[in-house]
Amino acid sequence: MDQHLGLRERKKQRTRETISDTAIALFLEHGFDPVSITQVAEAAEVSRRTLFSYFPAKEDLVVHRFADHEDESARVVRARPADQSPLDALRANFLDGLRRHDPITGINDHPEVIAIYKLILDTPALHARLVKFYESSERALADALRETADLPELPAQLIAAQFSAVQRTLALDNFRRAVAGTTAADAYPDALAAAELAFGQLRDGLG
Amino acid sequence: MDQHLGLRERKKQRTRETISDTAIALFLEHGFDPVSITQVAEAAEVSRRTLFSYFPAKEDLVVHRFADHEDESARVVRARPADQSPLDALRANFLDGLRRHDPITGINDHPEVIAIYKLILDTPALHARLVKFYESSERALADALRETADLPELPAQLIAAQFSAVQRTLALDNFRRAVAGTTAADAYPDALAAAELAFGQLRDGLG
DNA sequence: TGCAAAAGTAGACTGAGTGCAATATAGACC
DNA sequence: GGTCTATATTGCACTCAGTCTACTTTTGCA
Repeated sequence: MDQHLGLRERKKQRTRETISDTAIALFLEHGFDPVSITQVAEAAEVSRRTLFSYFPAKEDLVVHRFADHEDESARVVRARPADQSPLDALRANFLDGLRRHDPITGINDHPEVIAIYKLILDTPALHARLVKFYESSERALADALRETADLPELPAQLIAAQFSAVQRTLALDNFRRAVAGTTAADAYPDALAAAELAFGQLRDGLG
Repeated sequence: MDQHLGLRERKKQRTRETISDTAIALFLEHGFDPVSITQVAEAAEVSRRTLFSYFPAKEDLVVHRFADHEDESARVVRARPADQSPLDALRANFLDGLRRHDPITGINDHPEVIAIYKLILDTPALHARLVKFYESSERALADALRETADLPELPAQLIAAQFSAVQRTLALDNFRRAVAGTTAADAYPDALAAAELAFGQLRDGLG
């Protein structure tokens, strides 16, 4: 990734990491709300103003890792083989994420990742920020569906909304299990079955 | 409703209305963000502190009308006849809302209601608040499904999430048409067809 | 080495939301 | 009527997130 970004870029990258890591450590120790931006800035040894130039809002200090996946679903739909339906492509990508223990699926064993899950589940503001991420992702997906599957506006939006709802519900369910102490290996079969169920419902309906 | 609530209660009711109406009028004239809580309080002739005792957050000055419907879906599922599936009950209730021009469906002709739609669509903070409302509604619905349809946790959550996604998508689509100037009578057939399509997809699947 | 661009800093400012202590008022009871 | 209590309302000071501006430092490159 960052083989040759120049000193400036590498330093920025490191500063960004430092700020986020420092923030998460503080939030884990004292909770999200009680820790102020000023405290985070002091602990990370940057000015408040600099902190805000890296992370536009306090919530982003925690959730930015997820925000990076904002366009993933849209990309997957655009990049799918010609003979694959959008829903199959999305399903395959989600199952692949589970298999790879992608943090975004909620199946993961890294203590820091689990700590972030816990923080999100325990903090309404962070939960809200995560929902906002799913919303952006949904909007991008709807656009991709309109363009590549030649769907009218509303049907594209409906499909995107339903997929997004399923993805969010599955991930948050996995978050809860991980926070409760279930290891990724133990949670995986259940998570897989849940995903199969959910995508089955999407394809074949609830009736 | 308020036949005999005592002077105190009636006065509170009136104050609440006055504050909200004043706020919406100001927001419509100048936009949501540029108008401060202090300005609203002054215009409504109450103290800032009193305003916050009626509405816990600035966004609620606009969205509280929707927040009142927070438990509607859950109620509908609990009150359904024994021979009706949850999804049928929810579908019937939504279609009934369209027919009644219930503001929450986005099919409505009152200028003030349409103005609120516009405000919500134009203001990210209000849109976010509306999404939060759908989330609470979804959680309540999931509980109702667990309890009355005897579903396990995750399936109940999945159904609630999918219904909620559909309901939100349909309503926002109707909001957009209303704001664009389509009358309720003109929008109704399309909205009805869209709802039938969406609930059909929910029942029979996207595949 | 020198210089322009980018990154970082300091500090004042706005505006939402809260805590607290003092005042006003509705309604019940005598 | 008058008095008492619970509840509404108020003013004021406070915290904290996020922004603006003007200034300094660092970096990459010539």
